[in-house]
Amino acid sequence: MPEKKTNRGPSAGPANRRALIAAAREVFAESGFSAPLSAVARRAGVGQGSLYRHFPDRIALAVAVFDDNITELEGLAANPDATVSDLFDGVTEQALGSTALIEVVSSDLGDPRAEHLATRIDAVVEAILLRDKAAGRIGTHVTSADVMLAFAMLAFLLARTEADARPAVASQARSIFRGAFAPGAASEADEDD
Amino acid sequence: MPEKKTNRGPSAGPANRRALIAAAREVFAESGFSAPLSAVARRAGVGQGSLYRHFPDRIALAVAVFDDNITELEGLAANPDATVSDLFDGVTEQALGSTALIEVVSSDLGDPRAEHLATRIDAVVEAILLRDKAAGRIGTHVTSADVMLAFAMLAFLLARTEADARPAVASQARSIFRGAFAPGAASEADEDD
Amino acid sequence: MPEKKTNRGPSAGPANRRALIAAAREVFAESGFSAPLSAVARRAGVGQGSLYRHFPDRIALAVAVFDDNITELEGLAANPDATVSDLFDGVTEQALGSTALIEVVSSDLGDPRAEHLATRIDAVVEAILLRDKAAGRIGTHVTSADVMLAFAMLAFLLARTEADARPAVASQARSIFRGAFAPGAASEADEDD
Amino acid sequence: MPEKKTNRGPSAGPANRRALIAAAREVFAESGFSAPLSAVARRAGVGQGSLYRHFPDRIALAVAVFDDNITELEGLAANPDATVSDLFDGVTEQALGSTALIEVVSSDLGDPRAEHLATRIDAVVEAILLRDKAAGRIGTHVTSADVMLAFAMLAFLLARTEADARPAVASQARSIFRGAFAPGAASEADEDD
DNA sequence: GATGAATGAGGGTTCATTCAT
DNA sequence: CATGAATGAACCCTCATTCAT
Repeated sequence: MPEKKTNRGPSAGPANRRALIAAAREVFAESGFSAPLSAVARRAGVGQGSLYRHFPDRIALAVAVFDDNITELEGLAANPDATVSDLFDGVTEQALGSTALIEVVSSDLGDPRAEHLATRIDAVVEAILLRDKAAGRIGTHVTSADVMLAFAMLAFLLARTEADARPAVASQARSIFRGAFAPGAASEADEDD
Repeated sequence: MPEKKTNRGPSAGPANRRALIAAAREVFAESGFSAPLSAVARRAGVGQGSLYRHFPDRIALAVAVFDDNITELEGLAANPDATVSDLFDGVTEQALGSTALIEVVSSDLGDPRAEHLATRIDAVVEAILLRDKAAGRIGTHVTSADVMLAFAMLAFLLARTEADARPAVASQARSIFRGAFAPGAASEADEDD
Repeated sequence: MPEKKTNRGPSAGPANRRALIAAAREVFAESGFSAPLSAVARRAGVGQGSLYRHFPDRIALAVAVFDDNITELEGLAANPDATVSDLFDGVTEQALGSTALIEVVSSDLGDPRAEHLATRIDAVVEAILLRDKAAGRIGTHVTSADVMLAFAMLAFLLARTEADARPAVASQARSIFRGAFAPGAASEADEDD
Repeated sequence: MPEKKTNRGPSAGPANRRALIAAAREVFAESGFSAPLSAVARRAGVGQGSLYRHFPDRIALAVAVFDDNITELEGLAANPDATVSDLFDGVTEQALGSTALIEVVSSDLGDPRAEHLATRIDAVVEAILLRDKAAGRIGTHVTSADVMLAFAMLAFLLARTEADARPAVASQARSIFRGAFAPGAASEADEDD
């Protein structure tokens, strides 16, 4: 028997890996970040053991999903015409599809693996933000940390919003942030608690 | 021994009830909204059966915790000098102490019991917002829905933030919202996707 | 205050006792013999503690219910015209109303308290059976143990039958036993395992 | 060590399945149909999770046990010399070993899975009954429903009888039914209540 | 004597994780 | 290297039973 069904040999690795990431993106989006991992394996058409081989825990899986998303955003940064507003578009889109991402990068998981990803996003934001400030599209008082925090809030918000309501909620939230980051906006005379 | 531990008799009711709410506030804050209810019972020094008697499910418990918080905010609204900024203070403080609140009022739980609470917050926000607009402290473009959404984002954010980092994160987030809601802020000519 | 609501004084005893027996009869009939005892207390309008004072456990309660039923059957035996068929009627009626009775008298609970009741039924059956045999209404091969066993089977059967189907099932079962106990019926040439 | 205890791997399936059925038969017989399922798992030497994997609920387990029994009875029907009396032997034997069977087929569980089994028994009874009537071993007034009802009563009776007393009780009950089903027996001119 | 809140053990179920095949 | 059955801990919930009032 030159070909077994249950064992694709050494090269199945990458294919399974990718299937798992795709499945995780979908399952997390549908059932939340704490969905059973067995559901991910099932959706990927893969045994649970394989899932664990590739991703020893839930965080590892989420990091992999997130990695994909950041690569997308980095593509955006490479485009000299991209703006912070485009970044919001990208993040919103991603969050609409897979709202669990930020749960990983967010500090509360505190997983060291997430920090690396945070650095990469930061680089993207920093680059685009500089251009936007120079072009007068964004107030000079805005820091990249502000933008990151806005991203996080947007993502958390969408994660806790029913799928139906997400587009409207996303739109409203972005409108608020646009006001906050606009060139003329306040924050000049700010001191806070 | 003037005090036994095992059975306080029928009149312990209110005391246990309050102990459970307090314990829930703490446990939810520490371990998130999906913390084991048994942990709440343990912290309250009460059997699991008693917890169940008082609060037949997790939502009922959360609603009770939340009810307390709203009553506090309503107290704020009664003060004629209170501003939206004070509301943010109140929400921030509460969120710092019991970050699970908004998870209940937020639509994604969709429990009818939460709607009642949402209405009460809305009334508080509406009342204070009107005064702030009249006094020129808040831009006329801001709706109570905007403020509510900001509250939700703030709460979700803090819910996912390590306890140590919360004060700093809260301060930064509030600064963003202050910019967004300031009288001169943009958003006038805005409509979004 | 000559009259409190929560404490009827020393004479409430018998009244509560009777209320509990009546409630138990109903609850057992509706929800089966393993219904929560708290449901019995609730239906009787009595605290759980009172239930336990009067009937320290489930068996004690069931025995009390059964006692009532036997008293009824004893009334039958006192009537010189009563036949075994009337007994079947009585048992069927009782079983239709409170199918849990036999579960107590039946050996599998093995409670000594049940034996006393069994003796009383036995006396009733014995008396009527003698008369029926003399009158040629029942075959001479039939023993009171046979009749008792038939009662038990009838009761167990009805206990496991949906309420809707009980009358039809009872009728069919009784028809079988009538055949078995008829004067000409076999069993003469019997030898069994 | 050629044999470890903790994990037999994917091929253990059928073995565990059979162990669970056997354990269920024993546990149900000893402790009744509502015995803890954990006891079944323990007796089978299997984790609770495995029990659940094979039999998602109590009914599924009971159906599996029952299925075995019916297959045995069907074997009987295949033998051209088999009589209703042999069927009683078979049922008695099975009930002595696993008294919970009929609780499943009995209408009060009303589970669709049980209906299928009821149909199979009915076929067995019908086939043998026809032969017995033709041979004059059973009265023509007896229907297969009567026989089924007798089976049910026998099984319920044994289910509620202490193990020690079962053989004697079974013998007595069968003697009663033999009388009822004998060729000359009454019931011809009968209709009831 | 009566009350009913409190207790806490235990049942069913789910799921992350392991490991023989 | 892939599989998926097996595991067992942990959750929620339900009651029988106790006991301060």
